[in-house]
Amino acid sequence: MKTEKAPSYFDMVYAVTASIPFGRVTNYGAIADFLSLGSARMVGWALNKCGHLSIPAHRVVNRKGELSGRNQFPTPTIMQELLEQEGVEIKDNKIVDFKTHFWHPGEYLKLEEFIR
DNA sequence: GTTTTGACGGTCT
DNA sequence: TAGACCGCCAAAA
Repeated sequence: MKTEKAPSYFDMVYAVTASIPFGRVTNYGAIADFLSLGSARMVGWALNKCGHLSIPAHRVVNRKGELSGRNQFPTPTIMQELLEQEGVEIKDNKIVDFKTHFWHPGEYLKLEEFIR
């Protein structure tokens, strides 16, 4: 039996994404680097699989601040709508002042909390 | 078992 | 400054 088995990056991405504070956004590379996944694609791929879960995946965007995964949502506008409700202004499916709303994973979290 | 795709990022030209 | 290429790891066909 697996007792001390580290959770899959799949589970880590969920934890980090679900830990994004209200009104904040982050990018795939930040999560990938925080979890030491080595590739931002893993994050996007994981979120794609978890697209059916109730996690604030709309707060995760690509490095350019674009709502890349909006197409995976029930509606391509739900992502923008949710972000606007959180006080994040969206322009042409892109986040305005992305770096201003940018949130660094681990800023209030500890990687140890996930790798335990 | 091999090949292609995928909600990306960084570096090079 | 902008555009293009490669690299990362994993899953599905």
